[in-house]
Amino acid sequence: MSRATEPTYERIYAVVRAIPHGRVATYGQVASLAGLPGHARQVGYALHALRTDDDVPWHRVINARGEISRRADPGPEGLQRAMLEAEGIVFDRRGRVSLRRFRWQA
DNA sequence: TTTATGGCTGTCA
DNA sequence: ATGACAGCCATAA
Repeated sequence: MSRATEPTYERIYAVVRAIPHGRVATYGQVASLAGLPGHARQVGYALHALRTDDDVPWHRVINARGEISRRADPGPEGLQRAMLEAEGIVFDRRGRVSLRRFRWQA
């Protein structure tokens, strides 16, 4: 469990797991909630290193603009949107989410 | 050990 | 509204 040096990723995963169904959070938000303010990028890395079979709803984490960030592999990019829509998240014509409505408020 | 790399974010033009 | 710039810092090699 808690080692002296707790992995940063674990904290991030814990926060992401706490995101309710049908809600989204930004990278920066997750970082802050994980006790790592300013590490938004690391959150992205943590999710990137995440495995598909883990129980972490990585698809509920989007960037501050309310969009799905473009990453190296275009595959999961579309999948993420599909998964969010399946949870009731609505994307506008430009592929953006209304953070004002769907942002998770801890 | 050092170096390079970013699923980001905020500010400015 | 969009586009460019710099800053943040853990992980991987």
